[in-house]
Amino acid sequence: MADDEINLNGEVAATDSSPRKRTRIQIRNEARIVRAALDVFSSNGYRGSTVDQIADTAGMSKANILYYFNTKQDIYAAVLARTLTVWLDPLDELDAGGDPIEELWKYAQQKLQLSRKAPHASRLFANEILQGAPVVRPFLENQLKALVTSKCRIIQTWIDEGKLAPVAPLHLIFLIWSATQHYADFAPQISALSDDPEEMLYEQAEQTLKLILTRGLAPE
Amino acid sequence: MADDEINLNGEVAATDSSPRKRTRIQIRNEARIVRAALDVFSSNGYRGSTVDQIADTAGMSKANILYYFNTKQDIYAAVLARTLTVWLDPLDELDAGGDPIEELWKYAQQKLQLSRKAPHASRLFANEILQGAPVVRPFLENQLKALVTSKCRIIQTWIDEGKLAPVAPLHLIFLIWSATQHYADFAPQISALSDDPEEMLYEQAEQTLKLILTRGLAPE
DNA sequence: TCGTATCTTGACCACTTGGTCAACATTTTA
DNA sequence: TAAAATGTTGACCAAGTGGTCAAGATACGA
Repeated sequence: MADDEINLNGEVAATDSSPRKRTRIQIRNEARIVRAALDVFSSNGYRGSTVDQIADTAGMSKANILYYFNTKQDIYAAVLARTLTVWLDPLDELDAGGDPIEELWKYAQQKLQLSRKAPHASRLFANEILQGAPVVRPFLENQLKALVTSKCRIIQTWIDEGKLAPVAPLHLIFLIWSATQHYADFAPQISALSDDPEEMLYEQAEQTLKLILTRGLAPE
Repeated sequence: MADDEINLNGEVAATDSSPRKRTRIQIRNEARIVRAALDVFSSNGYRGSTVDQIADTAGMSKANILYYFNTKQDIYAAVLARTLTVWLDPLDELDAGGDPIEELWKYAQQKLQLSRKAPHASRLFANEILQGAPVVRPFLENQLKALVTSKCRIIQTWIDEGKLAPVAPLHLIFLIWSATQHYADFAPQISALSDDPEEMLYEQAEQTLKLILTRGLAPE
């Protein structure tokens, strides 16, 4: 119950105004821990993960882990912080000057590739949101909302100019997010339903998504 | 680690060949427990939930809960079993005789409504898959795969007859699943990004999804 | 090379949690 | 109504978990 109050900024602040500069060993070990923690958290969720698991995965003792990050929550916040930007970056590139459908498809394509190459990040994020977004909610409400709102304005402009079918911009973004992240988040289900190798799976996913999006978004 | 080996059939078998018939109290309490457990499991995941929480939610003592279900895993399996059918039923209605786009949209619409009215079920399922589908994997590989395969065949026929855009049937289903379940599974993110009331949200979601699907799936 | 700061860990603790059990309460059956 | 079956629970236990700490190991600047 008290697990809910975690703050993303604890870690961020440390990189900013840390009084003493970070040792070589410190940098190496913190990176190692965060990498291991991403593995563990993304496949077990926050509560399902133990510091011991992270320690094992990272190849160090539990006590040593807790030397670099005071609490389990701190580790979690650090992993989330370092993952969020990578995960949400592509949206930033959506260019008001480009061809609408091309731009949107490019974005969807990038997200699909990210789903394939960084499924851990996707699952970490999915787990966090599913549990009510206790840690990232402030981030969602501030930075992400600002970004999404500005991109929605671009999409709306495209629609107003008749370059795009009259969809609700926000829900178009949701559609792209869900359709692409699905391949990372629901991987066990997907592999249970298909015998095709990953290669072919993503190829077909891309073709289908491209066809539906480009046709579905065409104006008139 | 040993949590992974749970079996969905434990509960199912009990309803079949139970040696002694079920008492009134038994039926009432088991239903009460399952209802409470759906609440708890869907919002905390399996490992994040405690039997105590379920007991509190159900309004009975922990010991009494463990009297009706021997283990936490049994409760989980029971909840999952009773939720799965409801969650996956609509696909069964996809009719080879109907109009392809109409049928597919009807299915998507039903899933979207289910997402709204039974978000707990969606999140329970999402949690389970995210953790690697330890319990439902056999179900996915057998019953669900059979159902999905047969429906894919229908969709492929529609495509071959030129009544539908040439998409990969399986991935079309994935798209419908992801786009609709997204509204239940990622609710915190959605409400963080939109100020609109639920009512309007689902209205816009439906319109956008309908537009993109009907246009995107139109043949030629 | 020496002394200081940083790093590492086994042992330990408090607390949570799944599950048991004996004793007691209620319902059902004859 | 009395015995048998079923239902209910507080007290308890063992295992697992997050986190502490003192003591030792290692790196590093002068």
